[in-house]
Amino acid sequence: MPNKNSAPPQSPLENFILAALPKLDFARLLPDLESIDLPLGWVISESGDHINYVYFPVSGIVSLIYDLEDGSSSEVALIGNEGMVGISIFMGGESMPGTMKVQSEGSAYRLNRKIMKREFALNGKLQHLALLYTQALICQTSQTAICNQHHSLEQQLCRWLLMSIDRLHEKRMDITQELIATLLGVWRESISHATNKLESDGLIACARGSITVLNLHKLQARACECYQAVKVEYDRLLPHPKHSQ
Amino acid sequence: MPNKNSAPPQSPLENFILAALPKLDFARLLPDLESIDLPLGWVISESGDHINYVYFPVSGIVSLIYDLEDGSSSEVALIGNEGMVGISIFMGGESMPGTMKVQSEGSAYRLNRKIMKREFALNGKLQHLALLYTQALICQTSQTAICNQHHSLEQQLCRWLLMSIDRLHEKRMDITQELIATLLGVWRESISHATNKLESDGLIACARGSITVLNLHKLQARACECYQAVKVEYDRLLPHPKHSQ
DNA sequence: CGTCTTTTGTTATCAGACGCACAGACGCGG
DNA sequence: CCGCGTCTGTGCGTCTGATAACAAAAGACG
Repeated sequence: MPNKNSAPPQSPLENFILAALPKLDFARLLPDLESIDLPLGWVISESGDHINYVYFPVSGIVSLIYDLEDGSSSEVALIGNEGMVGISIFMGGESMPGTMKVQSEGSAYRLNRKIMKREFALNGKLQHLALLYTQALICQTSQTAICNQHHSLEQQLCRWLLMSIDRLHEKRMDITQELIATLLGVWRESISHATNKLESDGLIACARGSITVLNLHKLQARACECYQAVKVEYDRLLPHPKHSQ
Repeated sequence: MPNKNSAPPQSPLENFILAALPKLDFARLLPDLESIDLPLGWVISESGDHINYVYFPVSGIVSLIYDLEDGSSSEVALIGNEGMVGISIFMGGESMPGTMKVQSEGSAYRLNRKIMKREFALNGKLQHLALLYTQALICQTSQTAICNQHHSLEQQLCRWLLMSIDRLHEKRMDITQELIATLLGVWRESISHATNKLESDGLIACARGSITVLNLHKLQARACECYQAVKVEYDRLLPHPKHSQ
């Protein structure tokens, strides 16, 4: 379990869902919002775990990963400060298949299960936002499904890079090619091959354990339509305060 | 728009969600439940359509299909009488990407958008069931995503056949290999190749425009784990009255 | 500065599925 | 029973990515 409150604290309002709450609702929740670190690699919950908190990231990225019996896996959704982790609490299942893993360190605020359920039952803005976010999540996993079926590894990689920098709010990410391969469910050597091509074309710069996007526009052109499709639906459904873009 | 009430009418209680409602709730909804045919190929809603009804199938199969710009497509979820079509009504988005298409004819009961929203807001059993079903749907699309990434065409075909007969409640389905290929997002010739192998191994029998499952047990062994994984989660989350399996 | 670990790059082979061309087979309508 | 359209089977070249074995480079650390 990670320490609480070690990094410079960010406001809960950095999370788009919390920020979109009416002032009264937010004020009522504030005393129960507990700040917590999201250290790299932390497994927030594993398949079938009875989860006790809903997490509202304010920075970093959490991945929803499905595992197979043979040890391979694939990321089916990326969650940043636009969303939340632990939807099974208000959806009623109490647990979900799949692993919630911190893929890029950051921090979050979390809300106790009971309090979340109480708030959700009020039929207020939080319920509305939580359900809208869940619908957006369905869109993301669905698009991932068809993308995995039809698009090349390079296209998928471009999509993944774009989705990641959208959630990191910066162009450089600290991640090994090995980990990207795990998340995309492909071979490490294939990622190496793809990053080399992208690098020699000047779209990205690779270093040990980090990738920097140099030309966002060209990267979008190289990615499949899935990136844009999901982004459009997220923009339609979800609130995007100030630095929306 | 299909005709209403032409086939021999089935009870709304054939839909597992409606059947799981408390008697009082069901009685209140009954006058507003409108019987409607689901003819083969009918597109209930297309990407972005503002949908006006929630459909509760009592027979047949509805597919959630995502399309790509190049004309290819993939089915990301199968919906039968265990579920419902039109979740965006209560999730708040009012519309969704993806096409809802009748893949196997049957019939359904539908509920007007306003009435569904009113009932959902009561925080009663219908809300609970609708959200649980939505969570199950997320599981299905997620598993589809990883399945598309990792498993062979034959494994995916077996999974699809099994999921279809589960929803049809019979071993024979009327469908062309061409259509299966479209749904799985693969080549028609590849499906032909796979069905031939399965047929020569005695698992299925193929005829023009129909496939019959002969050996369910062997077919399960040949399918990937994804079929079982989704089934387990559906059984955990959803009600399954009487003829549950 | 040299060793050790981690990460990344290179190459070759192989399997699955695409993509195309075409042949055959079934069944419906006349 | 014949013709035609639809559906299905087959073969083969091509391409992507899996698989494996290995080389090189970049930091970490003493």
